[in-house]
Amino acid sequence: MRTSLYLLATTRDMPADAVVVSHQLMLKAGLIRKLAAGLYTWLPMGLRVLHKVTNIVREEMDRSGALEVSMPVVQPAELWLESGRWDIMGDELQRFKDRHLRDFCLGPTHEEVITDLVRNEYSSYKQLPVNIYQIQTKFRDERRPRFGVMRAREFTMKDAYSFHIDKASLQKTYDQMYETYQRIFTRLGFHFRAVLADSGNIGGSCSHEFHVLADSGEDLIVFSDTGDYAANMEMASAFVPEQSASAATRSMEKVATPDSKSIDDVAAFLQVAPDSIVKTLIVHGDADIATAQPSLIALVLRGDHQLNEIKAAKLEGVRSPLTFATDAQIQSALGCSPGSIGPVHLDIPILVDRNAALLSDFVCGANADGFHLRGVNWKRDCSYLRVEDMRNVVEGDKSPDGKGVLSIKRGIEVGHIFQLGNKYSKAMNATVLDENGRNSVMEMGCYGIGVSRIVAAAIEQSHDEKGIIWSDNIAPFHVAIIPLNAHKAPQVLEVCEQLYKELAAVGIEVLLDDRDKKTSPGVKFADMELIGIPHRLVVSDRGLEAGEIEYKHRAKPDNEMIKRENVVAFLRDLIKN
RNA sequence: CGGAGUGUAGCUCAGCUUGGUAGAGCACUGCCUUCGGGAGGCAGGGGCCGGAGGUUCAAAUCCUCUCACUCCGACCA
Repeated sequence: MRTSLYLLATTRDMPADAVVVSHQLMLKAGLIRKLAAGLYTWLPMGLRVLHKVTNIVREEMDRSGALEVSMPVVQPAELWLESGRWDIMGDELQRFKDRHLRDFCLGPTHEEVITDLVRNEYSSYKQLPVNIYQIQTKFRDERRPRFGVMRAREFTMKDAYSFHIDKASLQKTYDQMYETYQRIFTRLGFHFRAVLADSGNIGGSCSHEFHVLADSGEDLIVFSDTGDYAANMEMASAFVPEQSASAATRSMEKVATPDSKSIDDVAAFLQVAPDSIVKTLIVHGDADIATAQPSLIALVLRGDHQLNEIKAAKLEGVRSPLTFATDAQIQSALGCSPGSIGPVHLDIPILVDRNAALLSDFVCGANADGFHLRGVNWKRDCSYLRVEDMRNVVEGDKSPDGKGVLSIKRGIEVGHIFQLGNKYSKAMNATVLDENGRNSVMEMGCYGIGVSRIVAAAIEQSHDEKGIIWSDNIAPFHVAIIPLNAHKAPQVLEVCEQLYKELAAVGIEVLLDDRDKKTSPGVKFADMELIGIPHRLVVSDRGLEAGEIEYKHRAKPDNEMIKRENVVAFLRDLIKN
């Protein structure tokens, strides 16, 4: 391609409304333009990258034996009513009516459509397992789209769905997809981790997320420094020894703690460490759904720990999704404000975190405003219903497998694989005949990759102050050719044209910067660096006098001179595809 | 959805407090010079000041409403 015939939409000013570097650079380098919140046009330069990523994903999915299809973006409500999600999904599901006033939605995902397809097209266990995928536009009306294509409302996703006669077969395909994802993200040149994940409201049991490590990531991921353990913060668990609390050494006393509401206040006022205080959070139980009476449950954690709301919502008796009691509800039920609650003489079910259960002689709220209790001990002074794991792990916790210490990093979720089980196949009656001739509900797995998000993640992971640095296999072009002093030496352009043709002939994608003479060298260098083309050739009158072309790699500081006749072979050997 | 903020040229922004002929830089067009790191000169084109009401002799500027976008939070396969 020649810049004179292309849309080179680079800008000099930084776009005002972009905060993360990938979003800034995608706008500045002219890869995308915003149409409305969370909606982006992919310009020619950006679309080339998107296609490169798409092709890698497609190649690896095909290699795994998955079958590609293309399903509609617009989906009828009936299928969603059948699965039960029409009513469960919030406003993220964009609903609308057609001219006949029939209900439709824009597909945020395609479990329903694929299950409908497979139940109609597949009838025997002999046809299974099957893994069907598509690379297609999804729409989710995100409450807060942000970070450009990283969290857009409309985006490109690869979604695959597998169907099985039994769980063993599902596990096999799941493992195969795990390997496929490893291959894909390795080919993309990512620093990534697969982590145990919460399966969220999509359902199912086993689930892994694939995260690209980046400081701008929205997720916290936890992993062992020496072992294999890795999990999303939502799921992560620490090793906590199964022992009982030490014996009490002091008696319980009530102390006045005026104006001390937070853990930090109390710790400072009583001169004790936060980890010898417990905090008591009041949440709604699930019982009041039946009785219409607000039932409350107390969750007790060590003062220095944070409640993990995902884990808490899964606890028996706790309403899911988790909701906190209001100040008014606490006041009327417990007779004090939220900052003064403690487990002693607390007349609601108490669930206590594993670490909090190990404390002895601890401090807690006295269930009376302005007072705390110190020297409190479990059993002697108060009791609890159950001990549970309900806190976020912290840096330095022991890994649950006993190997190593946990550390926490930020990650961008680029892939997610689930074992769905029969959630959708059962609700939608997707069955095949088994070897006994009986209807058997299929087991399902689903496997997503955020294709457009990958482009942003790649930039987050590989850029410098000048712009993007693409790896060869997803760069919009492999090589930029910049002619210099073409007005002084006509052979400069001739050589550029020759190189352009010779490189194209061996499958190397070239962007020839043939902008007119007014475009100064600095502009050309800056643009090609901003766009991030990995290899650069500079053809100049000076170099040609020596029969040489200057070569520079985008990520390396120095350039080198290559003999004109060796350039094509040099690049062919260098560029990996 | 709660909190905060911003809407003026294609982009980045000034002007608004204190109402009185709509500006700068970049980008764009033409000519000349320059040409290995975002060149210079001259001459140009381009804006219903987000929208609707109101106040006023007069509104980008003051008031009301509305829409859009951004950030923080909540939320999120």
